[in-house]
Amino acid sequence: MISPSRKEEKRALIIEAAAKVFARRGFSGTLMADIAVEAGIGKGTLYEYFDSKEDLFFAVFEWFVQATEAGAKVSISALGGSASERLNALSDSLMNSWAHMKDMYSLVMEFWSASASSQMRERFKQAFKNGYSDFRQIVSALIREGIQGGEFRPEVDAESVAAALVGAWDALLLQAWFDEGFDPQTTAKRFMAVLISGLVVES
Amino acid sequence: MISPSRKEEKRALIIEAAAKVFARRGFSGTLMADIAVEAGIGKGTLYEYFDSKEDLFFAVFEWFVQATEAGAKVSISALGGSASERLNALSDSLMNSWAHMKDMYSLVMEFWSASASSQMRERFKQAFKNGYSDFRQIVSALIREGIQGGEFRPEVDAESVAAALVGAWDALLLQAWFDEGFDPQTTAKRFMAVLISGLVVES
Amino acid sequence: MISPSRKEEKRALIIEAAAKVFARRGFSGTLMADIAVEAGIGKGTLYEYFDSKEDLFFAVFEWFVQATEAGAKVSISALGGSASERLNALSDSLMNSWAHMKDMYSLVMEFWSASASSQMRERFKQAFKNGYSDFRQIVSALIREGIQGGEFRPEVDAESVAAALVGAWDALLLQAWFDEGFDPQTTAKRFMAVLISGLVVES
Amino acid sequence: MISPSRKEEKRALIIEAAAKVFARRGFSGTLMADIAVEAGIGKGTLYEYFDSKEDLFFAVFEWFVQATEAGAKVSISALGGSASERLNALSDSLMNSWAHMKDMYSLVMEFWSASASSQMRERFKQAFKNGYSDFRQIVSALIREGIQGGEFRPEVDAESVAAALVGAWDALLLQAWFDEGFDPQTTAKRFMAVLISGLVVES
DNA sequence: CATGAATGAGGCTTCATTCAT
DNA sequence: GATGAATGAAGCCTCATTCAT
Repeated sequence: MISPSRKEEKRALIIEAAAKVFARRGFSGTLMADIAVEAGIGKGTLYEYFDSKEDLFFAVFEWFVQATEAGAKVSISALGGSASERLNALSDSLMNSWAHMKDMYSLVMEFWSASASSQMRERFKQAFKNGYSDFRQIVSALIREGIQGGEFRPEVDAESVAAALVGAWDALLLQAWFDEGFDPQTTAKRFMAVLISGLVVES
Repeated sequence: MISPSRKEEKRALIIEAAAKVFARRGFSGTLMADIAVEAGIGKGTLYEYFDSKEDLFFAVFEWFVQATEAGAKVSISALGGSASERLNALSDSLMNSWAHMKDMYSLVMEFWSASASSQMRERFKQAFKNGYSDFRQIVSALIREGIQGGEFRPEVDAESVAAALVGAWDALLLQAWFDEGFDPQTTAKRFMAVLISGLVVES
Repeated sequence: MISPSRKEEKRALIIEAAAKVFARRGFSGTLMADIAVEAGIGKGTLYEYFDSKEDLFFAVFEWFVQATEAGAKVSISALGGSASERLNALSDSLMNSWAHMKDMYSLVMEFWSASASSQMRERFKQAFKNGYSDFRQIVSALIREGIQGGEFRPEVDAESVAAALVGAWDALLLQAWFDEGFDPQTTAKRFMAVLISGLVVES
Repeated sequence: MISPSRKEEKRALIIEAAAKVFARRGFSGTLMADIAVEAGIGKGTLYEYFDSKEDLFFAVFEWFVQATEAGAKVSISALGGSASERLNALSDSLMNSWAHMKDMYSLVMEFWSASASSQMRERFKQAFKNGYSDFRQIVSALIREGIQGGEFRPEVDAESVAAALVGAWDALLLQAWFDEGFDPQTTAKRFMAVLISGLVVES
């Protein structure tokens, strides 16, 4: 019997191959045969690891979420300094990951689309809800710390700012996706300057 | 020959029927037959008005963009007062349209998805780029007016704030889509309070 | 819209084409494509008339049962004379139909097989049960008439004789199917002579 | 090297496992994997003992025929008394074996079906022909003995009666297969009474 | 000898599109 | 102009068989 770890490796191999193809062609445009070729294995082998195309797609989704979350957690745990500095650092970290994510960003849109209409709808919707919610928690916690530390104004609604901020980051990447000439890093930096000056107590 | 106006009417009828079905089932999940049924016409008739499923989908997209833009322009033209008041009013207007858009929001995701991977990719991508760009122009113009009027701080980068703000609005609606319990109106209001206090010159 | 009767005709056309192919190759060995070719239509057209291969197979079964029953009923209604004569006539009629049925007899075995194991199992099993039961009724009624008319011995159990007789006829055809040299007509005649002499009251 | 007898044992083990699965699911519905599981061995191992699925199926057929014949021969050799008594005893013995055969009877139908259409067609057809022929020989010999002993009427055609009788027995089991409520033992007994009174010389 | 992971030919079914009515 | 019956290319998935371990 194949060792569990080798099985896991191959599963990961397939997921990454599938991610590439799904990113290139979308869910509907992707053929299982293409994925098999990309992964360098036989078509039937895919079905040893995943029950169906949708299953594989969802596995790619989970892998993607995990990878993204891992990246975000690394940047957050590495943060130090004042709340403002930490917010800025998080923003920079996210926007800088754009270069690496670019090729994969169309995947996100496929996931959104899947959450809107496919049979898989609920699975995806729930996952997105949780993902956004988790991320909002992290950011609102940061903001609340700033308030409690006397750095941010007490009347600020941390939840609302966090929700909008998380959304703004997401949508800046979306705009960069549509528009080659759009620079999310600089845009984010300049936006953060304004937002933070709205957060901090007036000197 | 059918009169051109009757032809236009029927075209519009089909587009609205198609929009409903695409919103419900997504692009791939939608059958031309379903659209014909929803429109109350024969399947073959669709091809009298549109060359292909993709064509029809793009027509739905154009219709949707037009309708949305029309709505936005109405709200903007109706704005009066200070730059802060006008920004807040625009935000409210957008968030309030959520109730009406809810059923159709999944269409937006289908459009995103189409922009990412279908053959139609470039058509959509360009349209989204233009849409975001147009909207950013409008908002940044508002902000610039605020700066020129001495209401907003001169060091504010209007373009960057506009881009992030447009994105934040979009993404708040997205979060509302994923999460029934999420209230984009209130969230936007509270966020705008912070952002605007970051924009205005310190008293 | 196509007229209902033309639709019915085409359905019948497909069923007869399918019957030929199923008889030649069995259920598993038959490709939908083969049936389409045999029927002189496109593969997709089959699915306008039948939901699935199994559905079509069951339709062939129903058609076959109906045709067989119709044949049997004709012979029975045409019967006259004493109970013995009528039983003999029925036997002859059934065995004579062998020549026409030969090509189709393998269908019967496919039906048996389907009743034994496929997903369609219960549908077929029930139909066979009913078919045998109906036929036993007819034959046992004939025998009972013979008893009541004083032609057959009163202690005869009409039901049991009918069941065995129906089975014997069936199995004679089966043996003819396996063995080219086996002559079911003559065999049946000579067997009937013995059986009837066992039925009639001793002179 | 494994000892020949151990090899034979394992072969038998596989055949019995396969028989169970084939009986449950039919030939097409049976997966080689299912058989391997039922036999408690690896899928690949099946191919150490049989060249193909069809091969294994035919091996099951041969095993089944052998087992059935063995049973029949035992009952026949144990017969004593008058020809009538021996016929009745044979009938009883066959019908009584029903309880044990029930689970396996669907196998017979799979064999019939295979004889009608598979690639294996001729192998099966020949085997069935021989099987029926052998059994007819045995029964017709019994009947001829009855005639020669003066117990049965001389004008009886032993061959024809044997063919029909063998068929009737077979078909009674078939009817019992389709119809849970059908009792082949009693039915056969009552039928035999009539048939034998048609065979015996009038007192 | 035994295994089961890997394979890919093959088949059912779907559905956008066409075209005769 | 409108229709919907007919089509067949295309794709997901199955599963008997192989072969490296």
